[in-house]
Amino acid sequence: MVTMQDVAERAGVTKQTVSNVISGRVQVRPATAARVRAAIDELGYTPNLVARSLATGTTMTVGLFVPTVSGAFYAEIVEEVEDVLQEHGYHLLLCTTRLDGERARHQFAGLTSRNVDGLLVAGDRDLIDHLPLLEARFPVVLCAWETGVPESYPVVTIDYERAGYLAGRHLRDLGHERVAVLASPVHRIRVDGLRRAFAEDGIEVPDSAVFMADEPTPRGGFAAATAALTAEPRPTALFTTYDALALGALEAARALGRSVPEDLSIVGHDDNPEVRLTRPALTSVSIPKREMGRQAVELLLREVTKSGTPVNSLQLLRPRLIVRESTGPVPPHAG
Amino acid sequence: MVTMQDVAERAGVTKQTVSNVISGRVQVRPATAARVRAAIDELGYTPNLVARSLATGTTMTVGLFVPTVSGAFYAEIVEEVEDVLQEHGYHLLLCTTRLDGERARHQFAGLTSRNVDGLLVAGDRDLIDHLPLLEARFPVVLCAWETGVPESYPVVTIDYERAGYLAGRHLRDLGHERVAVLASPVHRIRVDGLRRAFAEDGIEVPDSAVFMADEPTPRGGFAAATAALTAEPRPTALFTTYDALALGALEAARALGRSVPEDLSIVGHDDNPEVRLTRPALTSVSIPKREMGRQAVELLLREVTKSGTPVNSLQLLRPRLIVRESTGPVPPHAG
DNA sequence: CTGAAAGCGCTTACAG
DNA sequence: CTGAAAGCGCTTACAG
Repeated sequence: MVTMQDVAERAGVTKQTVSNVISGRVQVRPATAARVRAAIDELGYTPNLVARSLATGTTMTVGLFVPTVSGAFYAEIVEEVEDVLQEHGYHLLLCTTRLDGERARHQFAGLTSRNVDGLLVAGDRDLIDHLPLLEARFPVVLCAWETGVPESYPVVTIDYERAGYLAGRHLRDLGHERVAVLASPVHRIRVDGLRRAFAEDGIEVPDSAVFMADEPTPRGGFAAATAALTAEPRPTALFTTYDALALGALEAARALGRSVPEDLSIVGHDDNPEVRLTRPALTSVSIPKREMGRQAVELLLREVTKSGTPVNSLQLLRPRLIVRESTGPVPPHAG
Repeated sequence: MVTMQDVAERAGVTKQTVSNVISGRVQVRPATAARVRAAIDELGYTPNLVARSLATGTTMTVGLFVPTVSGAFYAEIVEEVEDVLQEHGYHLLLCTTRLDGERARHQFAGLTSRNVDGLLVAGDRDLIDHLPLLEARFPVVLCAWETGVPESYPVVTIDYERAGYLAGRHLRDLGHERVAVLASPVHRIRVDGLRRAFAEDGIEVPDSAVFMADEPTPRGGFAAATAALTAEPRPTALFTTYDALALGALEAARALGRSVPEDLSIVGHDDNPEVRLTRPALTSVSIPKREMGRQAVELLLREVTKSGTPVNSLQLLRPRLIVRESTGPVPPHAG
């Protein structure tokens, strides 16, 4: 392995001078610099970043916590984060927590020992309380938070209330009055948004119209939808707080002989790639995941480099409704 | 930040002794060790891994190259690799190449400067020639390789020829004689396997029965399937070299009024989670991705720690056919 | 079993 | 503009 010292000898200078031409922070006579650069090329020198890290106390490395990387949601965030990091010369230490607190603690300790320059935590609401984040020796930014947003850290997330509102507004505009919701308990905010849209027209969405899925899969959606569609009063529309449930709901509707969107409208949430393939194609609320990831790292990097003001902010990105084929006017006889 | 020196002073020893009790590689008198451990706890000392790395030349870090992390295939590999790494106390530096050679080169240089202990390259066949892997200062292991498997590195991959064979054997057992293939050019081996199964019964699958998809999506599959299903002789079965194409093929069959599996059998490849949701549910070749990832890192780690013999091996994991609803006996009139 | 010394490869003031 | 010195926090032989 060729070191800075080797380059220095070859160029007939000391290693401090080599360091200076590399960093560019100190003026070096052009002729000397050229000699140094030539030596670097000839020797194929590449700086040892761990030595540099020890000297500077900065590792050019940031950690990213995500619950998982399976599924379009977090996968896209990871890629976006990596892109931004790469643009700035940083590397990504990926930690998937799998919702396992012990594992996350262990990972957190590892990142600390490794002196990461910053940490981004995406959507691990269940874990955050277990992490000794307060003792972190580096900036922390949160993203993809929905409920229980901590106030001690900058957060970049989605306006989930508005997401639900958009779904509700759309259904109201189509004339629907009786809506049922298929939800996960953690998606309370999205349901609140839907309720607000209906409330604007004086229609209440009772708790009895909210059905919890017992597993976050199409199967869970099938069961919840079956319950919802056979309850009284019969809903003419369904909002699911994430797409997987909507997939199951489509099946349930088919099984019950209710055609979509003629007899029943369905709105999903997340707009995952697969929902474009369903029959009928699913109307869904799209959330700007990539933008969210990008903003979050950029904020983190700003803190890391201290070039920006370290304001503790909450940033909400706006979702957007993508209307496809699974929603239509309320059936006339259902008024 | 508390250092080893601080611990030493607190315990009334020198830092070398602290180092000894932490590493456990040198005997320390129990009483002394206890004092040191107490000091560590009281001070909340945690070793600085970058300093250790500089001293030892090892970073307890491995790099992983994947083309992308979107899609079940690589996502699962990433998670499995991270799991194994974590079990062994290593951290994961993730690099998604996005099939961009320039980007990959840059990433590779970064990993080198960062002194990773090893590198795992998953499925980036197009990039490998562009990487100065030969100059790598660390062990390299390849996984998920299909064609053009380099001989200079250990490889852990799937027996893709067998995957195609399993699909072919299944279709033959159902009596199909006229099969069409929807493929990507890089999946030649899978097609070879299918051909072998048909050849066993004296049936040739001509090149004219192989249709290339021009994009790796259901849309691409739709177009290719439409071409295949309207060509003469009419195929009674379709094999797609990856599931996304099969999704499009199902649509195409529907559009052409051919019911699956009564008029047409379809076999996919990869057995991605979403294919369980199609109607009819897709028969597909399942490949042990997680096991592949696990074996590959374990092999890499063995090389890194030099505890195993550094044999250059090619390891092939066996795929498995998952029969669902999209395949059935050849229609009687098509014999 | 414990301490004194040197070194890993770099950077950062500080003199000249 | 360039060189000599010290130091980042650890580990590794090597004496005692």
